Amino acid sequence: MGPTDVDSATQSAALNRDATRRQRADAKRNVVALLEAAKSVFARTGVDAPAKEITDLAGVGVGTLYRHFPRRSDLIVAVLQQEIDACASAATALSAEHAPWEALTTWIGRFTEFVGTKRGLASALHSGDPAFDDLPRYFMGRLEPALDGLLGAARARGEVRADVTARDVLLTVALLCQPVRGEDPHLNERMIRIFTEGLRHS
Amino acid sequence: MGPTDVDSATQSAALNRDATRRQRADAKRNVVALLEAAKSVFARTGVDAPAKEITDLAGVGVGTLYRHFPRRSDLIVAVLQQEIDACASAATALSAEHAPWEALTTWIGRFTEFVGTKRGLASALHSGDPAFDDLPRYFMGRLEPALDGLLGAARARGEVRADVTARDVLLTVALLCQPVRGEDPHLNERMIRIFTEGLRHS
DNA sequence: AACTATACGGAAGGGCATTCCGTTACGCAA
DNA sequence: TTGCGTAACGGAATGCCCTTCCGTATAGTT
Repeated sequence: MGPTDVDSATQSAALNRDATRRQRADAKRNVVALLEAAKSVFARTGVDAPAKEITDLAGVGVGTLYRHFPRRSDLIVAVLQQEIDACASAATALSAEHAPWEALTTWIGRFTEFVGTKRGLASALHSGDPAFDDLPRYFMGRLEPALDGLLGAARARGEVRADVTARDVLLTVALLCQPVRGEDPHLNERMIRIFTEGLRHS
Repeated sequence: MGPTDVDSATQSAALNRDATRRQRADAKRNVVALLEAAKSVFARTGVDAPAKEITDLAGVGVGTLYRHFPRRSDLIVAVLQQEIDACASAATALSAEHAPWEALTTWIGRFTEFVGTKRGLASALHSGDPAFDDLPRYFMGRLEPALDGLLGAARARGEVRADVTARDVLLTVALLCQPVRGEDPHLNERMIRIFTEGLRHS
């Protein structure tokens, strides 16, 4: 997978344009500048940072931002795509190298770290705001099958209760990743570990 | 406890005024109208509904709202106080009537129902917005001791792992109560049940 | 009835999201 | 290389909402 493969995977209007129409060079430049700026701002301020902060850093007008990324989720998905994909493919690697239960818990740990370090991502995933609509779709589309493999293997060994789906686990962990003000940052990891314990066949 | 006891428990600036100063009758009327309106609007739109929606329903100006309830959390706390208190006192009742583990799980179920049916309450509790600051304070102040009793009893019997505090459980369940758009509403209950399983001594 | 502290209402000011359209400049064709 | 058609730009304009402020109204007292 080369870096240009990103285009084939994205659902964003900004990156995979209809090949029959031309795409101007300045437009492409601006999209890249916006993605870089957004990445930096998301890390500092969170995924619901003011739009102007991003456009200023990218050196473009707000109109340009909205043309390429009409909804906030388009921008987030584009920024996080590679990381989401990496997280998804880690699942197959882990299941090849470890026993089912260990692969599962390790992957959950990796997923936790990913979601937890993106400020506001967890709440954006659950916000209900239409501006974020496509985010859960892409997120689930990639990660649900990945986790499903891990979960299935562990379930086949009777190490995981049968009434739990990959979707359940994904949603729960995403919920539990939300940082709580004034609390120990490790709280979330501990909560997730306890939940994971509850997953064991009982 | 009569209905007027609400006054003695509230921390809101609106209800327990300094007794040495007089409180005008129209002011009291407006506070009541606002509380009723807020209760209704919170149920329909959620706890972060536009202020004007509340003031219109109450038939007062926005200034009046902000004078009595400077921060949004003041209003929420005032509206939910009775329910929070009821939830807290249910803990002692349950621990008297049931075995520790059953009392604990039953109470968590009751707490889940309470938080889950208040739109946006769960996210307000974790929002980090200063406007909601007093809400977690009151919430925790009442519920942490209540749950701590239940948890201690179960822990004494070795039915609950020792490294979990009441605060942990409260925060976690509050997180897990957040409704997820487009998902089975029972998802949250199931997630919480799994988490609760993880609480067992292992 | 007059007075005063209390409380009211909504206009004003500010921030941010989103749209709209006159202007700019890219890339193709001649 | 020049000129044209159009993709794309930028930011002013609009609208929503929060929050403050102050001139006005009135409850309660004397």
